Amino acid sequence: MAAFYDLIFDIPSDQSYSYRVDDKNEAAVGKRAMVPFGIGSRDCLGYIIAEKDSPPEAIKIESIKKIRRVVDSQPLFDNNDIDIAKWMADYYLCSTGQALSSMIPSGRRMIVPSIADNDEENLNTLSISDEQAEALKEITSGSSKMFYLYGITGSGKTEVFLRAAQYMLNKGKSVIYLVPEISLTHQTAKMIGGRFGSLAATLHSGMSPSTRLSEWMRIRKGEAPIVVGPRSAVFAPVPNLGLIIIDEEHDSSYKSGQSPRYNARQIALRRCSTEGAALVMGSATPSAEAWKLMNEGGMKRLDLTQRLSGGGLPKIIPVSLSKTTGCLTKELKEEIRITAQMGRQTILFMNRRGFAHFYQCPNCNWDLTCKRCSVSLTWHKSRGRCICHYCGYSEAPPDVCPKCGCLEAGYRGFGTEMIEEEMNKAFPDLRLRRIDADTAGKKGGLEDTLSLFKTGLIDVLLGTQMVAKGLNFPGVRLVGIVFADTGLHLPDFRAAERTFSLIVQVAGRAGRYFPDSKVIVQTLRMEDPVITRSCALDVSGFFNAELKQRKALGFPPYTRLIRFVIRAKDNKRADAAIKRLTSIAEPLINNNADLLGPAECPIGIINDNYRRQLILRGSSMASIHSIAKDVLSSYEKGKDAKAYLEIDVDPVSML
DNA sequence: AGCACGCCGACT
DNA sequence: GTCGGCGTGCTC
Repeated sequence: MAAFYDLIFDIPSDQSYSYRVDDKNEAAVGKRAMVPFGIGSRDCLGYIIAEKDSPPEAIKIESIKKIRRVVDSQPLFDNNDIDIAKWMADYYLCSTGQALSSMIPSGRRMIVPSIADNDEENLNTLSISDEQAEALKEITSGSSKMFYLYGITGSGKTEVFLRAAQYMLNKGKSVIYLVPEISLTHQTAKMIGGRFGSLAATLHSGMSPSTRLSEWMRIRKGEAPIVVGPRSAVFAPVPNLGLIIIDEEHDSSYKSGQSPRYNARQIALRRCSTEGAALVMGSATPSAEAWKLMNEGGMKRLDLTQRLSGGGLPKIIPVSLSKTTGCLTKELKEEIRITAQMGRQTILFMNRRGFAHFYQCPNCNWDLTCKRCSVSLTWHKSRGRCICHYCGYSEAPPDVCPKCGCLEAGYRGFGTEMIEEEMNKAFPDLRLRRIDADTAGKKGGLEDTLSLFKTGLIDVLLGTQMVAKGLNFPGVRLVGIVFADTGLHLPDFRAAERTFSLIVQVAGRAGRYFPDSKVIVQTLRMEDPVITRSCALDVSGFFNAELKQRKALGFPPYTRLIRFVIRAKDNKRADAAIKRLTSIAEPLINNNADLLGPAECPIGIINDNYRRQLILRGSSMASIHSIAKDVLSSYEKGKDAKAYLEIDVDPVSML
């Protein structure tokens, strides 16, 4: 039995540290342990990554400390997981300990998870369409290892995913089924539970750490060969991986928002190639990266063109907002009225909170922004305050413009509350419910509203992002996108792509079951190709133009980016730090790379932190990766006090 | 990261 | 004189 163990920690340093144990030894590779570490030898949690019979020679034997307590009774991770962590550390420029820490659940005690009551294994003998059968045949033929299931909402992607999963399970292999965060996990987990019973495990984000841990252990033991979950489920320790499915591949929640900022798509790609598994992604609106890859033959595209369940494509009608004072055009109101007369339902969709609904003086253009975060404050009428959606700061709005004294200053905006008010005025008889981050937080808010809507006790559902995804209500006839341009103004090279896919996705939810549904897209930019092409559901037209543009401007997927963000409470410190960072990076630039910036981040201040960015751009990841590593190691040598550097490899949001 | 050690300026 | 800022280095 080994007497010495190497541990790593969730700290920026990549070094491992040796510890010893006495006879009653529970330590093992893959377990976590509390050990004295650092000055003062306080107890820290470490990950045991190697065992040794003899002590390391480089260090004095008497300075080797004892493991205080082994946390886990069974190993949480194995050498394969350590390999993934090492690869992640290298790719995302963090330490192996930080990578490992983001991979594995953090629970302490194991509890028995309440497995959903799905014992009836529904083998589903329903027939599938020719297209579905063809796609399934391709996937199971093993001719290729990477597939993209491209098809509109309702074309039966899920059924193909499930059958491909079934095929792998039959062959004794495991499957990971990734879904975007929030609402979709539940729904998909339920369906998969229904089909695969206790063979399925779920790892959703709302689970307590201890429940996650016990699901994790069940997966490791091979008791649950099919795993459903969001981003982090890509690390599920399934034995004998056969297939990873990425549903709604374009969704930005596959990219982690915290360090290490990994992309589950990237991890999936790597796992599939090292573990010999197949990868199947799917969406009605692929990401630009995926679109390019499948057009160049790097990935096999499988088309699903027909809508099942009788629904046709909805009529998508762009309507100009420019001659409307409020936020509801004549056309939209008329359709709402008709829909209500038919006894059907309406969804009003408001994309992106906060950006659309701001205080502005019509005379001098003075606007009300957060003093800490520099973004526009959102007016919340019910609370009578303007609120910052980054830090929560709020203030009462001024009666007159503080700059020019103009009395007309007010809210030209399209917030959900304003729409709610206008709707109540125009349609006092209709039962309206609003869903947004405010109402969803309250107990029963979201679930309650959705079930009321489903049973037809609500006529109009009004909401933000949350209503866009995963909702398919048969009673819906009309979807109104209140202000489609919102996202187009964002200073992000993916703004067009996001807006396009949002409109197409929202439209896809409509008319899933009935042929007479309509989508009204309200906009101030009737001629904008993003609007016209999304309303025509012209995906290839959009991407042809968009990719041409990206190529011309030198943006992904034609280049790769690594983004450095400096944040500091003090503006001068932030400046000094970004200056030093830039002076380190500049001499390292070569023919295959360049720098964008340094500049203030588009959201210049978040939570009292001043933010600066420097973007390293190159023709390939390899070309900028080595530069970034050199930049990082030089930068770390002379630290700027109270200035923090964050690195984002393949950034998805540039705000 | 987190913390102590050690070195310079400006304050009771 | 010393309090405190922050640069430097280390953690088995």
